[in-house]
Amino acid sequence: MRNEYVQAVLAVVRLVPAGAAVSYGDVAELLGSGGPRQVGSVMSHYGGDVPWWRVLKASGHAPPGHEAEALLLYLEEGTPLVGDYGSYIRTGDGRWRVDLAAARWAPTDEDFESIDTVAEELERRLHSLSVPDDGMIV
DNA sequence: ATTCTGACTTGCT
DNA sequence: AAGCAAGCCAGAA
Repeated sequence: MRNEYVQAVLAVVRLVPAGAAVSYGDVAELLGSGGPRQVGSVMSHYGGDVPWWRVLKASGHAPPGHEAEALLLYLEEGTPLVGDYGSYIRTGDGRWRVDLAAARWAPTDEDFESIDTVAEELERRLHSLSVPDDGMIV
């Protein structure tokens, strides 16, 4: 993954406030570049320094492999949850997920500006350093 | 160029 | 709720 892209993704994730959440696909859309898998890849490799638990699957399920820690964080910041997380805490096998319909981040105008800036910068950098290698001359 | 592999998503059982 | 097939985008071999 290009470093420019990594930085852009992390910048967007840092904007998501406590108690809110977005899906991997949401981030890709806001950025207008890459897809859900790319965002997931970035988070798995470089998400350690940002609120990674606020980025999850479209189903509302926490990042694979980090459910337990994420749940504690959701409870701390009051993120809307659905399902039986009580038993998950006790036995580890309860079924729950983030109520994305209620928790999905609604960017403010200011956030959108910030995102646009990041997205434009990303585009600029991606185009300045490379030239299409399969461009057909007509 | 081809194939495989992912913190993905959607639709269908 | 859980599993699966496709579709998806990129990087690695």
